[in-house]
Amino acid sequence: MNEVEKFLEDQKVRPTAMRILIYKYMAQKKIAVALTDIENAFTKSDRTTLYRTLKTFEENGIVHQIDDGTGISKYALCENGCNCEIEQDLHLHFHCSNCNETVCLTEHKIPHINLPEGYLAEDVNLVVKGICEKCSGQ
Amino acid sequence: MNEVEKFLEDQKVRPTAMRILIYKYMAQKKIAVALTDIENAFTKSDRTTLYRTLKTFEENGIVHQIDDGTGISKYALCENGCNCEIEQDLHLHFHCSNCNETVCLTEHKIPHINLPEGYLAEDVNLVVKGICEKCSGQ
DNA sequence: CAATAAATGCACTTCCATTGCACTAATTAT
DNA sequence: ATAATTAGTGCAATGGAAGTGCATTTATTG
Ligand SMILES: [Mn+2]
Ligand SMILES: [Mn+2]
Ligand SMILES: [Zn+2]
Ligand SMILES: [Zn+2]
Repeated sequence: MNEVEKFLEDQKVRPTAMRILIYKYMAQKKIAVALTDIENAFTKSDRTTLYRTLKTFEENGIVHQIDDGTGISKYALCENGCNCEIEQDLHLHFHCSNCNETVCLTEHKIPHINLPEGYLAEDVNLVVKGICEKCSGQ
Repeated sequence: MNEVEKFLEDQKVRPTAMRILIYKYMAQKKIAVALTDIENAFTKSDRTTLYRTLKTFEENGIVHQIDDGTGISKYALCENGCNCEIEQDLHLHFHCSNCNETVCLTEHKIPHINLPEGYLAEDVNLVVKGICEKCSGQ
């Protein structure tokens, strides 16, 4: 049993052929992917399967869903040992308005946000839109 | 000519009956509203008109659109003399997972975000999800 | 008053997320 | 090993919200 399979099992996800492929696909990408991206990469499989795979991955802490403001959900693998649910471990996301790519800036944690009296924070989403390194470089 | 009419004209928006009503509706609300909210409040008017009114308002600095992560666009009146476009004037938004309401926290400006070399920020969206003052109070 | 421009209403489209249900593959119990 | 059960997959359909084309009405201007 290879490494990916073992990892999925550790996360309580059965390592089916499709799941292994999707995992590897995401691992090799440096940017966040949309369901449609995966769909285009695996035309043999059905959209529903891919959709539910992402949900399963998300529920088991393998990927996190990213709302980058485009209206299209993106997904990216979680960092090794990341705790996305915990406020202290949330990082910021960057969406490039030129190439339309979204990246995790995992090094850039979301600062603590002060709220007015009576407000309780459960989750924070911080998205910066602009020009990415690749696009500004030329 | 009353105050609302004058204000709309100042913003280069023709003060039609519908626009005045929508403006007053939003002014009296303390929370951000969705197109559907306005639709329900003005069943006599058509969704398209309301939709385009919001766009017109937005283009002329009367309202700002809010992406609170629910997938449904919300709108709120801009503060007097606010400059939503400018990064320094961006405030944070709070979405209550209990009552599902979204509010502008206009006092809480978005802190400056450091980005890696090569990244250029054009816009920042910061949304905190949790329990609002009203809902935590009981 | 006529000509022009702006605003409105209706119908329709698009896009993505999501679900129900049938079918197949894998796991567990007998 | 075979049957029973559970999990995964595929197809078809639905739903919600944003957005557009065009005809009609209303307001503005010459
Ligand atoms: Mn991320
Ligand atoms: Mn606001
Ligand atoms: Zn880019
Ligand atoms: Zn609330």
